[in-house]
Formats: sequence, C-alpha cells, structure tokens
Amino acid sequence: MFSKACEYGIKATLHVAQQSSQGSRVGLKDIAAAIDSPEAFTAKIMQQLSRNGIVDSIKGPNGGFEIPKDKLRTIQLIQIVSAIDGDQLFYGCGLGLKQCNEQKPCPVHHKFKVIRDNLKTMLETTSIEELALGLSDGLTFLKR
Amino acid sequence: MFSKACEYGIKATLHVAQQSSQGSRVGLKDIAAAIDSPEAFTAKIMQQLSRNGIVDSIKGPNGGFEIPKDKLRTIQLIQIVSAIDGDQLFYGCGLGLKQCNEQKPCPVHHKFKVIRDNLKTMLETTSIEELALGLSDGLTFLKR
DNA sequence: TTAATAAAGGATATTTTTGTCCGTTATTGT
DNA sequence: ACAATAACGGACAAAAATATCCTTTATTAA
Repeated sequence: MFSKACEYGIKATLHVAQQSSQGSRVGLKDIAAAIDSPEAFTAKIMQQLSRNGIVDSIKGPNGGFEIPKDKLRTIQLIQIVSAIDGDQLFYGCGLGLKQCNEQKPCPVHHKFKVIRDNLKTMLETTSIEELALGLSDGLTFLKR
Repeated sequence: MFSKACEYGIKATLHVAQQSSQGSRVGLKDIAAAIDSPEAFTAKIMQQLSRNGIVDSIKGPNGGFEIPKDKLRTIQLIQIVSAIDGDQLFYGCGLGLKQCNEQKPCPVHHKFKVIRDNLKTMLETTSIEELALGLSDGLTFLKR
C-alpha cells in the first residue's frame, strides 16, 4: 500500500507528535529507536517531512524535531502520504493506465474508485493529534 | 497499490479471458500488444498465472494461453492478486509492524481495517468474466 | 572562541523490482 | 523424421527503493 519510506514517515511523525504533545522535543536516535527504523534512512525522511512543513527541525545541542502544539490538530495523515509517496495512490489508475477516466475507463475503474475514495477520505479526516492520543493512552503502538 | 507485475497480470488475464469467451486462444505477443507491456517480462507473469491455474498454457504451433469458458465465472480478481503480490495487502499491517492486531494495534489499525476489508471484498466478488464482458462491449480498455 | 551536539546533504552501497536474452522443451504440420 | 512454432526456464541487466557513510552547517554552552 505505502512505501517503506512512507510507513517510517507516518510512524516518525506520530512519535514526534506524541512527544510534542507532552512538551518534549525528540532527536533522530530517539525516533529511530521508538519506531524501530534504520537511523540514517529515517534521517532522510525527517528531512522530507521538515521541508514539507510537517515537522520543525532544530539544529545543535538540544535540537531535534517537534510539532508546535497548536499545529497538531491541523495535520492530517494525507499530508504525510502525499509528501512522501505522492498522490498516485489516490488519483492514478489501479491498473497503471496513463489515461483512465470516466470516458475511457480501465476494467476496474469504477470499483476501484470507491475504494480509493474511501482511503482518501479516511486519510483526509484522520489527524495526527487523534492518533498521537492513542499512543499516549497506551492503546496503540509503533513497533513490534 | 499493486506491483507492476500484478497490474500486468490482471490485464493479461482479462485479455485472455475476453478472447477465450470468444473462443480464441492468444499468444504472448498478442497479449503484450493488447495490454502494452514488455513481452519478456509478461512471459514471466504468464508462467506464474499458469502455475497457479489461472490460465492454461499450450505449447507449440497454434499454442498460447486460454481459460476454459466454464472457468471464467469462477476466477475472481483476488486470485490473481494473491498469486502475484501475495496477501500482505489484505492481512499485513498498514504501517509495516510485524505484529499488529486487535490486542496490540498500530495507530491506524482500526481505520485501515475498514479500507482493506472493503478492498478484499471487492476483489473477492469481482469475477474475470464480468470484467471481460466490459471489454467485449467496448465499455472498458486495457491500454492508453 | 572553542568544543560538543545534532540536523543537512552528498556520495555510495545494497536489495528488490522490473525488464531482457537466449537456449531448451513440447507440439504441430509437412 | 524434420522444420517451424510457441511456451518454459535460467542467467543476466537496468532501474528504483532502501539503506549506509561521512563531511558540512548551524547552534549551544562553557
């Protein structure tokens, strides 16, 4: 469904969000440990998230990554997915046709549209904040 | 969503199905042309489909691939996807966790389950036959 | 101002996916 | 039997995704 990079990106963002909601800034090592991901690769993904304005990055001692508390509520899952994997998943043809639309649909076009629209809506309406809450409450997990 | 191999596999199967419903057997060249795919790579995929009993393959002159008419109705999309991409898409964790279930769910577990179940049901209930019909009727297309 | 810290970024390596090439095997018609 | 046909299968090649390494840049505190 999502690329490995995107999976890491979502998990990393959620960890940063959860820590930010507690007022803590987190470093790369901490993130990689929390989500069980390769550190250097995760660094690349954090750069993408930072460039896309999803997390703030601070250099130097006591630096790290954070998300301002008032911003938590405004970030939806789809922003992370779009930033890392693009939006081919939502708009591209399920069978990979260059052009596929209502006028000239592939055989699965209509059936797929329903699924993709559901997925897109779910990602659009799911905030980082609500998911981070589940982590804080110990109801959900980022590794294992 | 699906791998390129799987996209080719679905398109190839549908082309074979459509031709089989007209009583014609089709060769590799014909398939690759019909679905606009690399011939040699498509050959590998046809082998997988053949080994998995999704298409029959016949060697020698006038050989090629076909699906017995009475079998068309019984093949669902999910068989092709499972044969080529496996069922990680339906059962694996959306964030790539090794273990992710009701007891120890990832943050998107519940929201994802809905989407994946919808997808799985759609693939389980969509037959090759009905999709091939759309092709025969000129309502849907395998390339462009 | 220097040393330490931590992210940024460029270069490189590894693995997986996608794609190609070519000899082998089975089948058919002559 | 023989030549032609077409799928099979193994080896190889290219591209993309994943992952690592190392130097540079910014920031902080002593």
